[in-house]
Amino acid sequence: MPELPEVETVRRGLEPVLAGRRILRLEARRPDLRFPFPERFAERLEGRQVTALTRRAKYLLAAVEGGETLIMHLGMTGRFTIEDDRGPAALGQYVYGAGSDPRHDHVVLHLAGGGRITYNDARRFGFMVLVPPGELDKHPLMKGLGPEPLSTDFTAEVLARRAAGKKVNLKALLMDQRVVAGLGNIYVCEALHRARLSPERAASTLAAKSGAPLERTHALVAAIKTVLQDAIRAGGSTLRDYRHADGSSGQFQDNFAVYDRAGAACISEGCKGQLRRAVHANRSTFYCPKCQR
DNA sequence: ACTGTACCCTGTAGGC
DNA sequence: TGCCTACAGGGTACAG
Repeated sequence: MPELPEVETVRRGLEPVLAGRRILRLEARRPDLRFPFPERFAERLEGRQVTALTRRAKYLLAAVEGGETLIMHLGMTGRFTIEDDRGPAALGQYVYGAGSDPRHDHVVLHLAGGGRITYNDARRFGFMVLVPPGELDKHPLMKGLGPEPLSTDFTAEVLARRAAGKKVNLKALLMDQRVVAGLGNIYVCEALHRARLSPERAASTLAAKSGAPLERTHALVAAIKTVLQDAIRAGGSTLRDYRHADGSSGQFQDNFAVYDRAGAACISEGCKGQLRRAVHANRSTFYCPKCQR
């Protein structure tokens, strides 16, 4: 489900409820999601305070008292619901999905002072991992990640270096979390369209010939940053089952230029090409064959 | 070291 | 109505 803007929206919704609160009881209603739950999962979290909730790529990171970090990934259909003892909306904050099925409520965090946070995930592609103190940076899930696209670490020079000599096309390049962390199918399509670059262009052609300016790469990096910022500002995208922190929908799906718009006309200035859907690595790619080169 | 494909799981939409 | 297929904001384990 969620890419960087959706995960960031979820983080902003959960943070005021979770950060600074103590976990009274952790209820895992099955042995696993995508992976088995951590050893002694409940025991290691119960009685501890969550000191901060941050995000890295598409991961939520809950730092807990004692130095452990709970890494949470939402997979495709993961979502959190916040409730207090009066019901889901009573806190005025919740992250919920239309048609969410209680059979898929897999983890419940009961918070000291009342209230609980429930993780629901129909497809169970999400997972939770508990990392011992001091081991977060070297954890396999973290250490291979590329730069945060909205940070100053992510520049045209950095992207060009990572693209150099690669045979993959730009779609695959940007989907690779080792190259840049947090993009997914929607925002890769949207960023490539904004930069007017074809998803099928070879990554190796992104880096200009030696010495020449990195025009295309600059355009692409700028497109990635602006599309993510715009999407975060809109509260992410709502398709099918995603909702954000105050229960309303994200709005960015109304601003898709290409995603899920095959057959429609390209909205680029003076283009009017017909948008196309192609399949790469079993995932849909949407683009305009006329203005994206 | 890279690159591409199959697969994990459930729900839903659309064709017949 | 039902049945079947294709597809879905993700990542990983392989085979070549």
